[in-house]
Amino acid sequence: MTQALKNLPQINKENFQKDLIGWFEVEQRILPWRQDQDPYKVWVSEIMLQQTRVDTVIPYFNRFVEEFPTIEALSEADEDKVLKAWEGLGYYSRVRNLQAAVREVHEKYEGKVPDNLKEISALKGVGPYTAGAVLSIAYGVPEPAVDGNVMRVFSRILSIWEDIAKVSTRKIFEEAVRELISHENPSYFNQALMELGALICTPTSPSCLLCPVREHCHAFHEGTQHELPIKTKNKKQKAVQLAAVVIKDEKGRTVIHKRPESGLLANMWEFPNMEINLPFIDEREQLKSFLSETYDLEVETGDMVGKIEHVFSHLIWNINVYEAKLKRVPQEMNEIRIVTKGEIAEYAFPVSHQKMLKQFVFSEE
DNA sequence: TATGCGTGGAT
DNA sequence: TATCCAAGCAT
Repeated sequence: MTQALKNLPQINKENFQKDLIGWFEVEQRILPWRQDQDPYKVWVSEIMLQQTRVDTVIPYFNRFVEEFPTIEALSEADEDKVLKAWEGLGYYSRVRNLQAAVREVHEKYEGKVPDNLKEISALKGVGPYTAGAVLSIAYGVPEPAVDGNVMRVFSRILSIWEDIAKVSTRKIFEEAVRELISHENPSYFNQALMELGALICTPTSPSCLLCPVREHCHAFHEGTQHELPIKTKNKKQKAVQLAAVVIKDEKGRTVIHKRPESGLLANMWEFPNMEINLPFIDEREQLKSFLSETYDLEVETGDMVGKIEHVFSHLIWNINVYEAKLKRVPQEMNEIRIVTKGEIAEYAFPVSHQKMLKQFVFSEE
């Protein structure tokens, strides 16, 4: 028997469900994705909310469902438009996977989001959490939806001291949720656990005196709520040195580059740049030959106009930004384009390059 | 199983 | 300022 299940007999299941769901009915926040149970919109919201705060998601969600209101609309949209709608939200493969999955639903399931675990879990970007969330919220299926909130809340209620940073630990919490989930209202049960984690059972200072289920909580009775959950630290980010260049032609237009279709910031647009592994050689010379060899771009590199530091979850970019004049347009332009100020707004840029855009490209206008 | 994958806000 | 995150998934 797992540690979680060992403590289950201490929980009065019916009262726990009643206290939790009763609290949620009264205290839940009004959020745009709670206006109805349209499976498509529930799905979009769950993808956006992955590793992302509610306050950040709200305006993106409203704009996204306005522009792509249905499965069909998102299926038929250009990926460039979809990425632009996601610009600034991060983890961009989420939305490329979402569109691929929505296209599969459109073609294979006549536009109806699957209502069973097997089919919905086979969709791109739909893992155990998202599958359970969409099934329970949109269709009322009693399936666990274990996210970071649920692990924190249940680690305290059931006194589970497993490391929640480990991928395998999620299964322990899924087992516990399976035992305790309400079959009358699995949607509210799952949402209430997450809402409780967001509003009451917070990471550093849980408001136990306001908690609707504190009488069921092992950690509250033991006074261990500040020690739980156990979570090992992440590793430090690796620093990467880059040189980027803002190239202008005689008309004031600017050269931009489309990133590869996989990996970091896949298919996003950026200013031409390269990693600097040889700091002893003049970066302007390195840039000039890089641009010539890689894109057949002939330029006259000028001064460094600024520095940008950008922190990701797993690395840090230190970017030296140069300006340059375009001397000759290349024969072929597959990955690069030369765009005006008006046109550049149509392209999706990562935040690091939005900083460059703002500071160094059209700042004089 | 551990790591790659973004961003902006909280402490 | 540095750290840790916030409704995870793919590989």
